Amino acid sequence: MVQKNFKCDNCIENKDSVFNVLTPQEKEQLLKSHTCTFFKKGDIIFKEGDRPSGLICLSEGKVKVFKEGVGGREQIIRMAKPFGFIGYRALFAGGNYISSAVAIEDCTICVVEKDILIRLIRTNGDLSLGIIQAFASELGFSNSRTVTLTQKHIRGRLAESLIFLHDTFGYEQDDATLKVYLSREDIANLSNMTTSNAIRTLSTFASEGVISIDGRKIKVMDHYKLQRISDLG
Amino acid sequence: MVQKNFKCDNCIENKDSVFNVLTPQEKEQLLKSHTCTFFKKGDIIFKEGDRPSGLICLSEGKVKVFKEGVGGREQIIRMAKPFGFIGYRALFAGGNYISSAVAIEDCTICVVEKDILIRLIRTNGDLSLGIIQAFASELGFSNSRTVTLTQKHIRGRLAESLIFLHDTFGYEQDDATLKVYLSREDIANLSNMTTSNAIRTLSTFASEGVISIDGRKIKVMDHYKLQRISDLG
DNA sequence: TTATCTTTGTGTTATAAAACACAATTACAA
DNA sequence: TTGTAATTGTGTTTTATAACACAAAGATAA
Repeated sequence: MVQKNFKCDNCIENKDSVFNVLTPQEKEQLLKSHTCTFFKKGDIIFKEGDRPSGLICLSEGKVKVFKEGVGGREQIIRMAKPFGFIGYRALFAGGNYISSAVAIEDCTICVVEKDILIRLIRTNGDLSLGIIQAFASELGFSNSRTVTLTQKHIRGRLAESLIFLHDTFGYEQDDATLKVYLSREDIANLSNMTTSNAIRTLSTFASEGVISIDGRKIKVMDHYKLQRISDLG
Repeated sequence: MVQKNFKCDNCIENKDSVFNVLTPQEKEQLLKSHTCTFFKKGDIIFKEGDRPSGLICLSEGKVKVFKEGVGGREQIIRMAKPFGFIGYRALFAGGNYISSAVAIEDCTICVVEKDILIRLIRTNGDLSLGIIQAFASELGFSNSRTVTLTQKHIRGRLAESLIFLHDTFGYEQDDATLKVYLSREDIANLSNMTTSNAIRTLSTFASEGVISIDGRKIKVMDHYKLQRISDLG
């Protein structure tokens, strides 16, 4: 974890940012009160029980957010890419983190001080509404996941995860290869299954021509079929 | 669904309300712009796909909020009692409802117009923060549920549900009987299991002296043991 | 370069929980 | 009040998936 003293303006200035509604002066406050840090692949950014210090924005790299369940079994509940936020739930709920975040690629994150953020929310109604809307979407996602992870069968769960990975990270230039390279274990932890079953089911999908696999590179060959497997459950 | 033209001030004025931070004038606006409605036990308050018209507050009765999953199988994701809100996620996310709400007792609900609410959020920072905090808590709950419903075994899931019912609705005067009377099917749909298994496992708990059952009346005899079953998974 | 650890892959066994089938009871409506 | 439907309860069978065991390939470090 190396401190860097550059400004990663993108976290605040990118076109999809909730901070777009801020005035130039307000943005300036944020830019002044943020710190940037570098994390190596595999590093823990925060873990269950830690106290949140501020709003974390991912400037570079990818992150998995997970909870540990029965017997330490890991369930991935979110994945983040630039310029998404992580750990904001605990920040606003007031307590400590109830999930952990680990870099799945080398990452740069920047942290905005909590006090500054709260002050901005209090004074800028549009920012408030943006944050409320973000939470509402995230809650909808979480509720949907609860149902599909409990009700769908292995094939449906894995298919849904692959679609989720596409929705989140998109494809490479070939318009087919998922732009994220996860271990089979991570794919399993995302899909609520054992690593063996993730491996096995990925192989089955490949033999059915739905995807093709080359190490951690997953190519979606038949998006429609994948969607159908996901929908069937 | 009978229209009633009384004012159910409690939704806005009760001591735990997020609206407590409003000025008297702001409260007056809310009171003027709300409508109250009566629902019989079993009535649908809203269902998946409906468009939210305003913020729904439960003034009397109890409500289950659920999603339909694979093959129409119902998963209860929330339960509400006075003076809790329901359906606010869709309201703020902007789309239609992705869950349904059904009265499990005769209910009175009041609805605050969306526009008024948005206007208040825009101008009152403390209200914004209160709503953001409510969302953050709810999201934490949902994430935790995802993990326990997928990872815990039947006994653990049922035990957790009973504890949840206690946390939400409390005990009767005897300090042991759950203050909510659900069908075995609802208990099953809350705990992600079949009705048969809910019935069976409740019986087992009773024979172990953890609870005692009399129809839909569930008495918690050994709260510590119940917590242990839940924790073990 | 070799040794060690991690990840991937595959076959087999064990088991938790669903699915099914059918009483018995209770609620409800005609 | 009698018939019908819904709910509760229990035993049996089936099945999806975890658990286990081990081999092969790759990555990592000494």
